[in-house]
Amino acid sequence: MKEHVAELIQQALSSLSSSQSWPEDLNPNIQIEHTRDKSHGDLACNVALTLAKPLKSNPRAIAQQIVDALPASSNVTKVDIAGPGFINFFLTEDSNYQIIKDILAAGDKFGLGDKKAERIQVEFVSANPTGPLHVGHGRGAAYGASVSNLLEAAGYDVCREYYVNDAGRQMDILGTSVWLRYLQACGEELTFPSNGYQGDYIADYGRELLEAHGEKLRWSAREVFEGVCDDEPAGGDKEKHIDDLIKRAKLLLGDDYQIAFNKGLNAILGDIRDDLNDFGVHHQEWFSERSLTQDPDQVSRAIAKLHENGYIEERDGALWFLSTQFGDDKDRVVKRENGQTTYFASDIAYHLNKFERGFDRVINIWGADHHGYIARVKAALQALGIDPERLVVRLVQFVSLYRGDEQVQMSTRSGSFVTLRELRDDVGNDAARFFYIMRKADQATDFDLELAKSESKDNPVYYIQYAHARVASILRKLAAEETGWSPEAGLAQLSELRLDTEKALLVKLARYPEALRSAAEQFEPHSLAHYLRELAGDFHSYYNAHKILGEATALRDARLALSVAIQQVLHNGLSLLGVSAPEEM
RNA sequence: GCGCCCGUAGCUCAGCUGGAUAGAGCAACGGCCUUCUAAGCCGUCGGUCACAGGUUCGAAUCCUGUCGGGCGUGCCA
Repeated sequence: MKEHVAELIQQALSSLSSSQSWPEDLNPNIQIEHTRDKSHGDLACNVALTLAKPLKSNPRAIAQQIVDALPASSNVTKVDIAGPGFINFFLTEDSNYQIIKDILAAGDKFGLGDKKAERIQVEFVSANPTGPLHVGHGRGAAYGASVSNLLEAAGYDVCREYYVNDAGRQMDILGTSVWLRYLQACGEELTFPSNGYQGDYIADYGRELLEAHGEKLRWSAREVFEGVCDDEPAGGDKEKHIDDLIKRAKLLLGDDYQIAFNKGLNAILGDIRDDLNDFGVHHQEWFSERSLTQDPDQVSRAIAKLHENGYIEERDGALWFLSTQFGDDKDRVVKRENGQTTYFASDIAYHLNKFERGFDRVINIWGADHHGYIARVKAALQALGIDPERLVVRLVQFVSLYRGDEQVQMSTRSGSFVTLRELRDDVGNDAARFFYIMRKADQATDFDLELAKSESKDNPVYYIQYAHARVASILRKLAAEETGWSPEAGLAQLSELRLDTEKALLVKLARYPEALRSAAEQFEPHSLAHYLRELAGDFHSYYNAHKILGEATALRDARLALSVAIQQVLHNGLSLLGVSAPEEM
């Protein structure tokens, strides 16, 4: 209906531009909005206000000209000019009822946008595979999954990807940690390094390694620690301590080092995969960082390409990418003095790879601690001849966990963290998914476990689900009394819906497609959550104020059709947020 | 120092890219279950949109400055 009114305005404007000699290039952005106050009609347009400046004329006078030029429409009963120059449209009852027919006809597909040619990649979670996902990762997972769903619903071709950081020192620390735990399981007495991965799961992997491979990887503690620098407590350097241990592991184990390394990597990655699956978060691609350096060495190729374009310089024996030429704070090392490429170099290659795979747009969902990183990655894209606008980075702020007043510390290495799995077990997937996305992602939030754990009505997800379940409940009761009823029976009776609250519900339903589209375009699932809460609230009020069953058949059927339409929209919206829509609560 | 984010009701937050009288939820107080699920509804209380300028028909929204808070600023990954 908005499109229809916009079309009417457009026609009026084009006829005016010929008869009134308005400038041809006016090309105003015609915005049609639902009114908040019913005395303002159903739809309002502010185009006269926006035209006031270029036309140097009184907005009300412009509005009058437009209204006079409006073609007649069977859907419009009255047009008013109000306030500073709003054009208000009053629609016929029938045109408001149309939305129920649309919803029932489209069902699960109601609100979906037209298919678009654009291919979008959404990369999210991408947590280092050094331990289970914790509560912070959960926010990225819920947010990324919802954004992906929204974009898909808006009509884009979406690919969800997880970047697996399976290279680098941290992974060697992990592999060595697993090996040391294995040695302990073998019976070797050794002091586990203070900055190794402490979690109990590492010890489990050590034991599993023993079961699978026997003592094949066993060396005596004396041999392992031979020549290794002391750990911190003994006055040594703990970073050097662990690096020395890694060297010993590689030296003593040779090719077998990969066994311990892969044990850690695969076990943790498998765990992360299961966790995400259970959370309703699914990635189509799991992209390995290591694969970038293997076979065709894409990291070297990316650096070479930057070099060709003249943006690489050697300084102090290292290779620097001249990112300052693209507005970054300082130039960045891509290849260290010791010959190793940096993580950033891998990331350049990775982003080059993304665009070479043919994505029109790439969306990275990063933890907020990466925000200093955006400038350099965009700089790299530009240096590679790729429009940096095609990369969108959305930052997800940290979640601070509280138990009552006490803040819960989170650290992967020390092993004292609250995992996503623990959170899900406590509050359930639905509540977790909803809580995570109900706030704007780029804003830090506190997550009080006590509050989330308490299954009280404080939890807004129940409120929405309850509205859905209530409709289901009505239908169950109806089915028990009368067989063969279908929502279509109400479609012929919609004129029975005469209450203001019913009209307000129709308007609210009509706004769903735009709520969905806007949430997708802005990458803001929280706005959809907000919409659903409002719709649920309106329905709860309606439900409490008016009977549905027990009314005369025509009115009953009309109200049922309205209720079913509401239920459908709640269902569609919740499913995009990864939240179930229960039939019963 | 520089960069990014934030400041809206007692608390937690919305505010649809500049629109009509700034909204919800908690909390507080007062009502509503022999009737489709009270995980609900209705009502009351609550605001100098941090502050000061600017842009214009019009600013919580855009610009500048000030104050206050948070985060980031490795030849780590």
